[in-house]
Amino acid sequence: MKTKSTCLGVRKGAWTEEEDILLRKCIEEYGGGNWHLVPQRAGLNRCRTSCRIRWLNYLNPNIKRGDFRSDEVDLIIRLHKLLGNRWSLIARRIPRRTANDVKNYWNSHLRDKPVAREEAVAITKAMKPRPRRFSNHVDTSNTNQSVGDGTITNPYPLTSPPPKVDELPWWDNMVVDTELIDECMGGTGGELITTLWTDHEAAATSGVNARSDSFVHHVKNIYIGDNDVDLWSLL
DNA sequence: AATGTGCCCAACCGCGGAACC
DNA sequence: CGGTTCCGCGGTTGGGCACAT
Repeated sequence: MKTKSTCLGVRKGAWTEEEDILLRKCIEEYGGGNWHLVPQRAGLNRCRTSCRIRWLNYLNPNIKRGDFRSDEVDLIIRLHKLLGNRWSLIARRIPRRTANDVKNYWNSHLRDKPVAREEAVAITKAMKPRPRRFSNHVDTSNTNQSVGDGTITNPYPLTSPPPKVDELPWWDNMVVDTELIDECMGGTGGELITTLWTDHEAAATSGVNARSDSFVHHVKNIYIGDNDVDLWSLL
């Protein structure tokens, strides 16, 4: 195994204070990256992987330590529902927390607690106003749409202007989190969302009392279109 | 006080993919 | 284009600590 062979004859296990000082000094001098050069530069008898993990998970001054706040836990639960065990993706959205921390927290505090998870699902479903499936025919005259499994409420009825971004609850902010959409969809979903949202907001700002059909169509395409993925079904 | 048990979390392992040659 | 190297990720392990018996 590649990693194994490169780690032969080097120290393993817990890091000493002296090793931490050497590694910290090395990163301060040369910066992160080029991990294969770090052990030599730092004068450490450690493999590059060990150095990298020690810095990223422990020594990095940007890391926040200590208990997770309730809002952080809530975010972890919701993002885990959306993304699964993609700890690095989840961690990127929780400031100053590492993927390892998030993973450890999940495994020791949340994984085996069905109540917490059910609550998260309940919250998500209660706050999720968008239909899970859009009809191919977009009804522009009613506040409801008929789909195969029954009538569902149109989240943007014609009788009221579309909402503004800063009036939205967290689930709509996730929609305009274009980076997340891109990562989930593996494409340019975020770019499309940005364009759509600009159009949508323009309609709202100008007082046009109409939902944009193209907005609905494009959201449909992004969520359940070419990629045949319905993000909300994952929640 | 000694021993057992469970939990937490730092660290390691093995793999997949990107970058490079 | 194929092989090699490097990096980053998720899964897993094991040491240390707190608490129970």
